Amino acid sequence: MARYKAGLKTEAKILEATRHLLSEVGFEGTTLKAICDRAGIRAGSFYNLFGTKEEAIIRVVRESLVSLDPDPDREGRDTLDELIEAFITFAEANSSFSRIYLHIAVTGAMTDDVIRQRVLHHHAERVRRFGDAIAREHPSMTREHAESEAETLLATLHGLALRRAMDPEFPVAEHARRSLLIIQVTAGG
Amino acid sequence: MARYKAGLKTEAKILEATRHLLSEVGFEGTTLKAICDRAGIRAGSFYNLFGTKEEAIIRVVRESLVSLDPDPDREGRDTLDELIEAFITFAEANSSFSRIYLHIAVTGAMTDDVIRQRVLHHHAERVRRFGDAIAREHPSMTREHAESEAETLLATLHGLALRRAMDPEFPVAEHARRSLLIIQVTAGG
DNA sequence: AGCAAATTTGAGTATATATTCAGATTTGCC
DNA sequence: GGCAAATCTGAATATATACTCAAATTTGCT
Repeated sequence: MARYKAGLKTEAKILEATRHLLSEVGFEGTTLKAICDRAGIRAGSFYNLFGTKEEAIIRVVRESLVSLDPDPDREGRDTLDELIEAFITFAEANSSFSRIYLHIAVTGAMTDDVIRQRVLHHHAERVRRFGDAIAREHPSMTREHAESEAETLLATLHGLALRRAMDPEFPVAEHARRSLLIIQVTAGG
Repeated sequence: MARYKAGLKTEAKILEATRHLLSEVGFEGTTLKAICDRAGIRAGSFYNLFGTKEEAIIRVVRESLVSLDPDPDREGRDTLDELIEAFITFAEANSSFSRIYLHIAVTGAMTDDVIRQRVLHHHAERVRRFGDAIAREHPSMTREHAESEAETLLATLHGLALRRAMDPEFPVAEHARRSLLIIQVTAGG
C-alpha cells in the first residue's frame, strides 16, 4: 500500500499500464514483465505495492465496471433502459474489457474460489438491480418473478457480449434492445 | 496419424485421458504431462500422433458437441424444443464441457485466428439450424427475422451456460424453457 | 540535519510449460 | 524371416512464468 508520493505515482503507472495492456493485448498478453516494462519499473517495485498480479488486474476491471454504472449512488432511480444502454456501452465501446470480464468469469471462477465468490456476489447484486428496475416498471409483477426475468435478461446480455467478443462486427445494441421489449410483452401476459 | 494398431490404441488412450482431465480438472489442469501420465505414455508418443496439445483438446470437444445433436443427419426435422432440450442436456449434465467450450470461445478466439474462425463457423451453422426451426414453427416470419431471433435465443442460452459454469446450482432448464415461450409471443406480435 | 520507513533496483529463484529428437523397439506387409 | 515404416522411450531443450530478497536509495517527518 503506497504512502509516499513516489509510491502513489508508480501505483498509478502500474494501473495505467495494466489497463492499456488488457485492452490491447488481452488477458494472456498482460504478463508481469509486460506491465513492468510498460510502466517503466522493475518487478520488485510492483510487488512492493501489489501482492499479486491478479490484484492489479482486478482493480482495473472493477474500476471500469464502476465507471459505467448509471446509478452509482444506489438511489434506486435507474431504469431498465438505462441499465441496458450502460451494458451496450460497456460491451460495444469497450469490447476488449467485456472479453476480459468474461475471461475472468469463465476461467477464474473455476480455479480460484475467491474470484468465484466475488463474481457471484457481483452478479447477485446486478440481478437485484435489474430486478428492482423491472419491478418498478411493472408493479403487478411479483418480486420473485421480476428477479427471475432479470436472470434471463442478464443471461441474454452476457451471451451477446460473448458473441461480440468473438466477432467485433456483431450488433449488440440491436439485439439487446429487443430483449428489453420481450420483458414488457411477457409482463403483460 | 496412426496406421498400426498400437498407434490407434494410444490415440484412443490419449483422447480418453484428455476427455476425463477436461471434465475433472478443467482446461488449465489439462497439461501435456497430465495427459501423458493419465494415458500411461511418454510425451514423444503424444507428438507422434498429434501435432499439438490443442489438437487433442479440439477433437475431444468437437466429439462431445456432435454427440448431443438432435438431428445429426441434417434432415431438417429438429424442432426448437428438441434443440433447446439438447442444449439443456449439454449445459446441465455436462457442465464442465460447456465451461471448456466457453473457455475456448473466450480465450482461443482472441489469440488464435484458426480457432476463432472455427468457432464462428460453428456458430453460424447453429444460427441457421435454430433459424430453420423457428421459421418452420412460425411460417409467417421472414427468414431474416427468424435468424435474428435465433441469434438472441442462442445468446440467452450461452449466457445461461456461462451462469451455470459459475454456479452449478443454477437452474438452466427453467430459464431456457422460458426463453422458448418468449419467441412464440414475439412471433405473434 | 537526521532518522525510520517507504521505495527502487537488479539480479536471482523456483517452477512449469510445450515441444523435439536420436536411438531403441515393435509392427505389419511381402 | 526380413525390412521399412511406425511407434515408443527417455532425456533434453527452450522458454516463459510469477515472484523474492538483500542492499541501495529516496522520502517525509521532526
